[in-house]
Amino acid sequence: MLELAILGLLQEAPMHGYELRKELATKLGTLRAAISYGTLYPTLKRLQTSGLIGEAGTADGEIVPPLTSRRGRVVYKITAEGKERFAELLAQAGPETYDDAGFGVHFAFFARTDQATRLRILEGRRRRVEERREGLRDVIARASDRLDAYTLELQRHGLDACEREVRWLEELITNERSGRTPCSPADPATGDPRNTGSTSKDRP
Amino acid sequence: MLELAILGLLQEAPMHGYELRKELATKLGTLRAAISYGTLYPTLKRLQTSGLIGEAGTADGEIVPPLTSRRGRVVYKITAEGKERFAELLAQAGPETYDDAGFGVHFAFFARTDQATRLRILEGRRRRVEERREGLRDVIARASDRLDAYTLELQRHGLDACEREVRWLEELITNERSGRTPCSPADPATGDPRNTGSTSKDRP
DNA sequence: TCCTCGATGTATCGGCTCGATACATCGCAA
DNA sequence: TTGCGATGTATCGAGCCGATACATCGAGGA
Repeated sequence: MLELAILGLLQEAPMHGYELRKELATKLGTLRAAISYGTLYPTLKRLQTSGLIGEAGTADGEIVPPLTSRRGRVVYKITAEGKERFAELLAQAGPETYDDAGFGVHFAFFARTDQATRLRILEGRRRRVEERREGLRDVIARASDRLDAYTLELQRHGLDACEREVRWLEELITNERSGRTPCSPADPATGDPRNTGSTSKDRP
Repeated sequence: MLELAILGLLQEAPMHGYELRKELATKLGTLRAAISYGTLYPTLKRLQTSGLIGEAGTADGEIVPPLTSRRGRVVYKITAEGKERFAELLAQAGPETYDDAGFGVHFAFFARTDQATRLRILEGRRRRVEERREGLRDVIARASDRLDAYTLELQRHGLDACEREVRWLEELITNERSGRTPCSPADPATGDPRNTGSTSKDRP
């Protein structure tokens, strides 16, 4: 999942590790407080080894062995294979696409995919959250006399969050279906969000 | 975190692995879809090795070496040290106490701790969520022209969830302070939740 | 009687991720 | 010049997950 996020950011601009970490925080906001270095650097190394990213300044796909740790920071850029892999990951339909982390990352890069894929992912996520919701309803209905009040309150709060997310997803799906998509479906970032048909209330 | 959850459940009754998994699901509901076996069994082994749990039928604290894998299931029970450790973990105030998973588990076992601890944990969690909320507000206010509409929508949805959780926590804190605590603060489960002063709306 | 099948149940493996930690460099101010 | 905080790369141990293997048990049918 982190692979996808890194490839997505490097698709927008070359970056070094530290920068990547900060951009990741503003792009994914809610999903993870801040990405850990113990995750970031091994992932970068993995991506470089498999040829999906390279150091800025080298030809596409080339791997530069000892130059890596010259002095100071190392700037990475995405390679051609990296772009392919990114598109592939972004459009995939596995179960991990629909859990909290997976969906969040996919959603954050929705501007880089097409409407059909967006719809598929939104609907998959909705199904997932609905399942969770049903599970919680079952527990509340069937085990409420066996659980103490705090546990029950936790379930209710979870149920509330599920119901709210389903409503949010449904608004997004409706917008998507009616063509009110906020971004160009093409590859390059348009930088012109315009009206999004936002579903959140404005804050005072 | 899982340690705490397992000790908590075994405090209520002896159980074997599979059962533990199911009870965990109904107790933690929202927090984790279902606990993985790759997590559960190593954790059980770890707990047994450190003497916090033992196999049912053995004296408190004794460790039985080869009996483990006789045939069929292995029933575990908590030991005296395990109970101590549980109380310790439940009342602890580290940073991991306030993240999503940590807070959830602590909250699920609120009925087994005292009011002062509950209040401390609720307030710590509130602070944590408020920080996240401020971070999101910053991003939305300062980087909104740099982010595409989908990313922005993700931030708004996250912000909304934060604000809602803060309100929920504040209701719980108010209830707690005014002594409207739904459960007996004592050790044994009272099994009499009564009116909880619940903050969630009733469902139809 | 025997045989299969699904539910129950224990266990391990590889891989991702985290938190803590170490260390090196740079710019700036006392 | 010395020191110090921000920047930046990197590693380590351990927790947790998904997939997988395998063993047992009860029920139902040929």
